[in-house]
Amino acid sequence: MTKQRAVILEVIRSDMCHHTADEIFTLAKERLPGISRATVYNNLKVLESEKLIRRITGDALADRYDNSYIPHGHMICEECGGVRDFNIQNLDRLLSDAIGSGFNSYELKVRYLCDACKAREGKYAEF
Amino acid sequence: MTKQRAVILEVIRSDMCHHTADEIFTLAKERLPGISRATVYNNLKVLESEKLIRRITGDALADRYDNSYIPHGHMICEECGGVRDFNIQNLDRLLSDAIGSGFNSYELKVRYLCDACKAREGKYAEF
DNA sequence: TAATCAATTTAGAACGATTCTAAATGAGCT
DNA sequence: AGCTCATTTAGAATCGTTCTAAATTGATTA
Repeated sequence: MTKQRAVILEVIRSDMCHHTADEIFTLAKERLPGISRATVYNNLKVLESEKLIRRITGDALADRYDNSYIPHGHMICEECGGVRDFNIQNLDRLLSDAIGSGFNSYELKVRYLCDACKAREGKYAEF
Repeated sequence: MTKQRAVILEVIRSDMCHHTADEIFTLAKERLPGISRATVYNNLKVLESEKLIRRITGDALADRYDNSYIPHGHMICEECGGVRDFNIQNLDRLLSDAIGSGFNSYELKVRYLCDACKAREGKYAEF
């Protein structure tokens, strides 16, 4: 556990956001100005292989990283792009029953309209 | 519906695979040798906005395209990368109950080991 | 302390998927 | 035919990520 790796892990754990690699790079740079982008990418891989974080793919252009390795759902607002966690009871069991013994893990993303955007809906819709 | 768009749609519908944009480009080129990569990307967007196909993100480097717009699960083998469809009964309802009225659609990916790879497991592991 | 060795970091080049741009084409109208 | 507007084309540009090779670090042993 190098100091670079520790800082990267702290950045990911410091709030509930799901940061992109680039955001993590910027935040880590505030604490270790010399840190390199490659170090961030290297360590994100290492940290995921150690099951300390989980990569979330396909929300947008860039992958994001979750401070928990345990699979759970992500709700992505179609309007503002915000990401929130959610859980479906027993989804793990439901899936492993459906898939069989080869089951390993899952990734569940829901596209929705968050309350804030719903409240705003139509207000700025013209022009 | 131009002839390029028709060919692209046919390619996607012609088998049960989940092709990448590049594979679709290659297959379309067999029938329309002059077709351009940009045309493929443009039309994939148009076809998705018309709800004729669905983009699947994050399986690997490149996105893939599904010949059905209706959400369903994708099982991705961790060994060979093969993609198969599957369904969880009532998952739509389960999710819309959990999310509320803002619910729109979902994407569910399961990482697993397919039967063929399971059978082969260990056989070539020790070279 | 000095020498060694492996793992890690660094900077920047390279890569690959996708998007953008501007000119050419084509289909549908008058 | 002439006009218009959407679509196509080729290739450049962009962006996230990976790769490479040299430099640095830390631990281990002499």
